[in-house]
Amino acid sequence: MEERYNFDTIETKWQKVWEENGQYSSHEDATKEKYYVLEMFPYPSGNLHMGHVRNYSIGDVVARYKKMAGYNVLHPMGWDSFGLPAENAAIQRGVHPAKWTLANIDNMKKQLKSLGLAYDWDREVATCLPDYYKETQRIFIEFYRQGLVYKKKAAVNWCPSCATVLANEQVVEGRCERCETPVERKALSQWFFSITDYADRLLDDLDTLSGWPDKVKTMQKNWIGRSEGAEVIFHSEQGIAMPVFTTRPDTLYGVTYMVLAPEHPLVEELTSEEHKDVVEAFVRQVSLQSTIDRVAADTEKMGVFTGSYALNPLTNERVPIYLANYVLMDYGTGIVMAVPAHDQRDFEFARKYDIEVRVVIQPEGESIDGETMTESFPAVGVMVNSGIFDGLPSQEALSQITAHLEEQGLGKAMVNFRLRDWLISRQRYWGCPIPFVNCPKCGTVPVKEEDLPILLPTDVEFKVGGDSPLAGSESFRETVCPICGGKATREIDTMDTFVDSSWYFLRYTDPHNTQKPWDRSKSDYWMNVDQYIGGVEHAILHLMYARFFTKVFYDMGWTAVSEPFKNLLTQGMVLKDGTKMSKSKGNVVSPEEIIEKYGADTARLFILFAAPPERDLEWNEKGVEGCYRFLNRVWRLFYGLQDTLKNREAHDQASSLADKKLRALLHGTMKKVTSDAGGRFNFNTAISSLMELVNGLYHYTEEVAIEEQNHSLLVYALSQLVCMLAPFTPHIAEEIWHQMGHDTSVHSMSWPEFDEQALELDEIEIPIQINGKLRDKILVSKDLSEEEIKALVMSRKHVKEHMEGKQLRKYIVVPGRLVNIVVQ
RNA sequence: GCGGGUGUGGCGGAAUUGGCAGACGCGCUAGAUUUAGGAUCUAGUGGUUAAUACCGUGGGGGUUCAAGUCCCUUCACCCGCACCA
Repeated sequence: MEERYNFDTIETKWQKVWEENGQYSSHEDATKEKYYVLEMFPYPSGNLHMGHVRNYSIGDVVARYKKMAGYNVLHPMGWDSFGLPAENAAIQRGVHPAKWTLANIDNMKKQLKSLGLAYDWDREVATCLPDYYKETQRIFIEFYRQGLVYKKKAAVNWCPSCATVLANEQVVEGRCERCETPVERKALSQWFFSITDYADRLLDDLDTLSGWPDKVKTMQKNWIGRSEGAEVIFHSEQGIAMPVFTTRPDTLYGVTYMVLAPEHPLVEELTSEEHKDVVEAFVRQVSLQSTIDRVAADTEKMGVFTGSYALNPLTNERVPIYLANYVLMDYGTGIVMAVPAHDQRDFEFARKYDIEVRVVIQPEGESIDGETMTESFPAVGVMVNSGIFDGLPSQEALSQITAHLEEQGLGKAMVNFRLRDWLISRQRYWGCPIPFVNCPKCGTVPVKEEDLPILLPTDVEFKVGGDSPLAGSESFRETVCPICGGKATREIDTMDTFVDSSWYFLRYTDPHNTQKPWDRSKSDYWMNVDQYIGGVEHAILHLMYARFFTKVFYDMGWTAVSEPFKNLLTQGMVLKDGTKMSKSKGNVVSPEEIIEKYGADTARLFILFAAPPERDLEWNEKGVEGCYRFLNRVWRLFYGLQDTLKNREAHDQASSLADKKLRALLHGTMKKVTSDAGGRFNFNTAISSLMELVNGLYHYTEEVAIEEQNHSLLVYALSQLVCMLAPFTPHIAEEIWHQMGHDTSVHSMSWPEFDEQALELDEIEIPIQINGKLRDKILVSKDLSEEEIKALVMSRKHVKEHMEGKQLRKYIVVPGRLVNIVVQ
């Protein structure tokens, strides 16, 4: 054993050995319980950042721990490798996206390997490779057959900078999630997945995900946005049907006007001749207003009268029809029945445009007046001004009015969702081509499966802001119809990259299958993912899309599970100086430099030690040094003892007091690390208890004379220590393990099992409180009865002093924990 | 505005079931070793105080023999959603 902890040599050596041994390849084994641990695969930007290091270090500890705990572990890695940056690189530097991407993968793979992560690289997948996207295309066609894919002309979110459309989910505060350019609305013919067909199940099954953080579940719940109410059909005086969605059919008698979204298709028809100019001006004004302003909650409500009237289906009352900026085209029907007395937005609008406010629900024991009220009354109460429903509690009226509407054919109970169908076409090159052709005779039809994959062409030009590069490729565009054989053109859109990542966790179970995405027997063995780990930024998009895909697969009989991820851990960010690391702030710490300076084991140890996984972590180089110091301390511990312990057998036995204390410390550590690392994933406290064990071992060797030391116990303790270090710092653990004379890997050892009895010492320390304040401590034999302990306690000098002149009220004992004396 | 979260030494954090607040690490102080620096080791390190003692988990109040932990109230910060009819 060398005197110095030479991390560089050690890490290179063991990474090579592990790779040569195929130590981490995984196979189905029906005799063993499986454990599938997965970290969100990265986009191959070219370089690993600290967020990756954190994500993958956490996953690696879980994988290594579970393997030692006896599970058959699947721990794969791959690349989410389609996407815009590759195309931008092509435009800016003239490198083909494929070349750029594959070079990046190469580099990042090297970096991942230098961290010593236990991946089964035989299962590596890259979504941009034809063997993968062939299956993405197959899945797309299959979804089409299931009626879950359709194409329609729709007003879409257009990012002028990315020159492509975005899903609703990718628009954040009216801006492109990626480049923050304000998003425009554009009418285009686009492909959609019918994710709304699954809205109810996506919502309901959240309740089955007990291993997910509430935060993520709540976010998804809000995003799906289920609300119950009714559809009510109003008609304009001319007889045009105007369906509305309302959650408050009980306020139907309070409707004093109607509002349409300015971009509603019925606007033209409903606008009277003399109002045409004002209406058109208003529509233009709103369309010029950026989405950002329009969406902001504090934007002033504005509207315009169309000149038309609608009839209330219950009363036939005539109410004016307005357009207003506060009504959204893509929620409900884009038409709202306005009840100013009981809805704050309608109230503000009505006051501004001097429209009647009519109270139809009175609060219990109060009387409000539409003329004088200063805000709407949205709560429950007693019905008034509502014909035959007067006097009813409003909750009751709600269901009665709904039933009444249904009877009369004027409306029906309805559930409405905020979730929209998923728009997946992108007018880009570097994505999975949509495997459809447009035939003048047969229409839009899928290609034949035997013709898959539809490969990305290579004769393309990449230029700034132009059309999709695929549009310019004749070899790609021109084809024949799979049905009639006549001339046809291919779809030139590619898929949103979230499609690729919605099924990769299934591909890992059978990554080399050329006949289908995966074989069911393989997915049945491995699925679902026992532990999924990644950033909370994917709480809605990726995680909901992956859930949607899995449910469709389940319905098609492709999987036995309908939820992909059993347990989810959302790790916190890595911060520097209190903010996210970013190039523009110049506070980026490169993993490569840290590994070079301190080694992968130190880097991993720090990132696991500095904070629990869910919390944000402040990067601190001093802290890194502390971890490096600890590993050196571990190294020296073994180095200093190597001669003494040579050829000594390990025995888990203790007789002297010092030995028993050491043994109790060891088993206490085993217990703590087992529950922290294997149970609640609090790696920071697991590591701190390993530090305490190392400190304790030093104390033992320093305080107990060498001839009094129990060397067999020491050997035992040291080997258990190495085993427990193995998941966190795999290289140094492996090196020391071999230095101790073993010739098999420490990573294939069994996880240490602790002995509860070892924790019980002959003497225990009992704190003594007087009136709840700590005053003294005594050391007592564990066999002493409560009476004997009480006698000892009462005889203590401190206790006597504090009780002087006072009366004993109560004597409280928590057995084995503490004593509290209450005096007055 | 609604929903979720966090608040503990100079700093990162610990306290899993109401039972010794501050584990572990960083930093700091003193000492040993060293020509010196570094590295390493030892001791100390919440605040006030000469001591005894008192105070102390964002603030205020409560329950309890006992509260960081439970209840009420209030403040600050972070994240998500945000005209959703």
